[in-house]
Amino acid sequence: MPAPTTAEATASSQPTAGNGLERLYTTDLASEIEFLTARARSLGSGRANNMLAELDLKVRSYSVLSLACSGQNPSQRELADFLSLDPSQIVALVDQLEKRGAVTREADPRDRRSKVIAPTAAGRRLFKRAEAIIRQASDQSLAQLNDQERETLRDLLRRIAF
Amino acid sequence: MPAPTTAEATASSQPTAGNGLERLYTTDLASEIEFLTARARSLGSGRANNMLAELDLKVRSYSVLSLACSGQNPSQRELADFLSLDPSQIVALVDQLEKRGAVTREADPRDRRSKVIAPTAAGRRLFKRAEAIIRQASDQSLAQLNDQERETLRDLLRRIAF
DNA sequence: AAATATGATTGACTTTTTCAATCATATGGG
DNA sequence: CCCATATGATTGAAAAAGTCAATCATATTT
Repeated sequence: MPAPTTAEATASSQPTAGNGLERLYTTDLASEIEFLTARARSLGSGRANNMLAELDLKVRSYSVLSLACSGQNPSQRELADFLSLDPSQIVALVDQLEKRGAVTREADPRDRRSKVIAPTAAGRRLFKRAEAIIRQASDQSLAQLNDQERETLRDLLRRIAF
Repeated sequence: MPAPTTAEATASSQPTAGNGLERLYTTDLASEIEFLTARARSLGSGRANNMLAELDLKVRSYSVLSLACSGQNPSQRELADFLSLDPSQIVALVDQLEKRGAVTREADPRDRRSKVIAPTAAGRRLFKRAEAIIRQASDQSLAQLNDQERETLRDLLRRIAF
């Protein structure tokens, strides 16, 4: 990030602060919810990925690990549907997590085609650490919102995301 | 039918209804704002891209076109910063729009390295049509929220996106 | 039992992202 | 004014992510 002469003018010291970009903040595009959503997630997942890097994880693999640790015994198909990913991407993600000993593919007695993704003990430990990092990252990304605003945001997003 | 689990579905409420996926809605991950943001934007931009396809545009090119039409005379560097894209991606985007006669690269008298992206008359017409489509797409994606809720969402997102 | 559908997997292919290098032009310091 | 350094646009390469079709094993339907 460049550090222009006099950074930090207002409290809004996130990215793009202090340059001449405020001009574009007033455009119609900058007010579109879809645009803001895309930008928020870009900033958020960027930061989360950076911080998760120390665990050699990304938001994607963290999501899979999190669901594996959820107690809901998700199958790969369910992971694909829930995460809006192609089944082949789930294969790759699970391969990596399995290779590092974080999860296992368990047979589903009720459908032998299906593989349930379960965490190992090491996987649970990894998840605990990742969870803490994600919490920090999220906290930084949402720094401008108080708890109640975060609750409101969560609820609104939930209604358009599900 | 290309999109797996993305748009499509019935125009009404909850997609992914009726399968066994509700189970995962209760997980911690499903309550994380960052996860919901990612999912909302995935659904939203998926739908918008589908609908913009008839104009041979995507959300990306629409964004560039929109900023070009904003009256703010953005340079490519500013587009890159504002859209969080690599400068080389802007080159490609502008190339396409320029090739189809929607925008031009104007010299900036104050900095001859810089190129200001300006719309042509045809570009403005294209933008008008795209804007209408984006409005429809957005309206569908936000169907679960009333006007006031949309305002609230917009404001909350703006605060974390800028 | 046969036909059909589904979950996981592989491989090919396209698109998107990310980086390093280059050229032209600006800018700041002697 | 000249030099060193920084920046905007561009290209090209490489990595990552997303899309698709085909296959195998197992379920389900008829």
